[in-house]
Amino acid sequence: MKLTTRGRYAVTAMLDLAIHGGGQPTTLGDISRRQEISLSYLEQLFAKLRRQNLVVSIRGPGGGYQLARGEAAIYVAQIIDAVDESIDATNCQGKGDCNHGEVCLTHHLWQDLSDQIHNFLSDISLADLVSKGSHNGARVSGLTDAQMVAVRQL
Amino acid sequence: MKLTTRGRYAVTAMLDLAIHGGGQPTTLGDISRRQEISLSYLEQLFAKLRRQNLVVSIRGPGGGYQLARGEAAIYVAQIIDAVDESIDATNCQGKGDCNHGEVCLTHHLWQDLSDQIHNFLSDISLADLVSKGSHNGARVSGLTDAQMVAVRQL
DNA sequence: CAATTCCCGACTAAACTACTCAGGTATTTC
DNA sequence: GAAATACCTGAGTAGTTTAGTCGGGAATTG
Repeated sequence: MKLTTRGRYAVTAMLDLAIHGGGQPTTLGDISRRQEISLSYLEQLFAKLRRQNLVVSIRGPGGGYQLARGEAAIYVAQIIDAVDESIDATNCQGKGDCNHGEVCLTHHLWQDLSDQIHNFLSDISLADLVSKGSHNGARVSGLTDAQMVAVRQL
Repeated sequence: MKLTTRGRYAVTAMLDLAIHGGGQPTTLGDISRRQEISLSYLEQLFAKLRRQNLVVSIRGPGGGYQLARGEAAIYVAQIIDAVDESIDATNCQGKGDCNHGEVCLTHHLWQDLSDQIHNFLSDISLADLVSKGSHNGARVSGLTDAQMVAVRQL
């Protein structure tokens, strides 16, 4: 499990799709404009998302992308896994010098920790995030600029 | 919150310190040999860990590094924060075009998610990981109560 | 003293990020 | 069927990060 800006872009784009989709295909151009992500970069990300069957594409005018299934069935971990090659957690996978326990111990512990983070993100669906957004929605948009900054710094 | 190989190196090194320390200072050379991380790279990481008061250093022969406090009081999130500059989660912090809610929504949701991951890692101490290694047990492999709370907060 | 070990800054190859560019191909509408 | 839309693909690229080297210090011990 790796967590970088690229994963953030992917999750952001998928959230945009969940929020603005509503049964209709959404254009990458629209997402690009709304989220301020370059179109070509989005195309690269969505190529991966499509290969992992997280979105479906519809070509031609009126086309675009749709979530491949309900927002409740798409999890943050899947999105991040789709666009980020996972970290190689061990330096010594097949090597014999790790057999005697000591050296490999911490590698193994990190692997476990990484798995826990993955499990954590596997329990959070797009629907969870969207409902959280709409739940706070009115309140958030009513905040002053200073309050928005304060919220972000939390 | 960012999660890269550099954070893994730091957590690995701190785990090595927790496991092999036992009251005595541990040399970076020892960690370097055991964990197969270059000495100079370790020096850079430990400079940051020391600045964040996660370790203390002892110079001269017989010197080395020790955990600045008990393993139960050092959390994974602190280690990662110490060595990784945090991601700038928003593209549009002070800009006016985010006032109308729509554009900033997903940024805000990502921020929340990032906070949740941070909370998650803030509940896992070095002692948790070490005890997991020695007990090899199911006790820590499940979520703790605090982690369950973090999950439910979404 | 000499050995050990932390400390510090400059430098670097390789990888990655985010992006542009330059073309395609499928589909719909007029 | 021509034009417009929008997905699709691959190549290239400036800037940053990663993980490391190198060369020299400074403090401590025996």
